[in-house]
Amino acid sequence: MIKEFVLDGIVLYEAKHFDAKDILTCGQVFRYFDNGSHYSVISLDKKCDIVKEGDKIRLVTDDGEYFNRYFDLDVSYGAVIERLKGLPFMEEATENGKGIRILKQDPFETVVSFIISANNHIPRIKGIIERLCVSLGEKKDGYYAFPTAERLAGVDAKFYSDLGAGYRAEYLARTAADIAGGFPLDKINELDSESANKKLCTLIGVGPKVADCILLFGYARQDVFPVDTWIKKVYADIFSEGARSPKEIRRALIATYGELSGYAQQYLFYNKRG
DNA sequence: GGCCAGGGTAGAA
DNA sequence: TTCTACCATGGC
Repeated sequence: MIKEFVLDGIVLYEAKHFDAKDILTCGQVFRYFDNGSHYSVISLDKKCDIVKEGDKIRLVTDDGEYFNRYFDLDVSYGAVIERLKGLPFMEEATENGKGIRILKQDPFETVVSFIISANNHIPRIKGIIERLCVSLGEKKDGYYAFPTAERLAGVDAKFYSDLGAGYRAEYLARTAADIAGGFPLDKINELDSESANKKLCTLIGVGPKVADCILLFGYARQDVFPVDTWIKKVYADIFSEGARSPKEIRRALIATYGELSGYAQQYLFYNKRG
């Protein structure tokens, strides 16, 4: 892939491993929109339009450096896939999702988003988060920014309940207050992934799976393996057995995919869920 | 109309 | 430490 910074963003050439649909619909992010002709994605207070122009892809944004990092453009996914091939199910999964990239998202936005994701459908998750941004986020040109922790801490559980958050309303209110009150999200990177997972689990509404999602999508950790209902199905496919605990499944899958677990997990999730 | 979702919490065993 | 009941909501 060849990358060129231009005035209105970034242009990608020969981008075999960059596909907007693969990246945005593989369950790692919820603030994206299919505009028919192109996709848009919002991260914090920044927006990026992903426009196909023949064999080129134009990332239209006023902050190219931010989205260069966000889309993980300095990592060769061709090299990642080469390393993954040969491991169980990776031949098919990396071909089916060859345009996937793992986004480097904002940790706070990731915490809030994945608290909402728990035991929930992706279309509904998208809706709750969007209503959250419209009601509490700063208004920008044609969209709304993700609200700050202070803004989220300024409303009560009933507010989140009225947004349709269900029983996660209490979790959101308490965790927003915790983070606005000084919970050290900025020090998570000083911890190894197991310790970081435990630390994140002290947030109300964050359990082992959500903590792994936060580490993978918000802190770019690859040595984690979020186990949800889809990964349980994948596990049954790979090992021909089911009904083991998420903890055991996680350990077995990390043993299989090692330091590439995060990548493998995402290809497997996308391949299974479709 | 029932099933299920990128699960977590609190309490019991 | 691990197991269980319970949880709100709405897309399908």
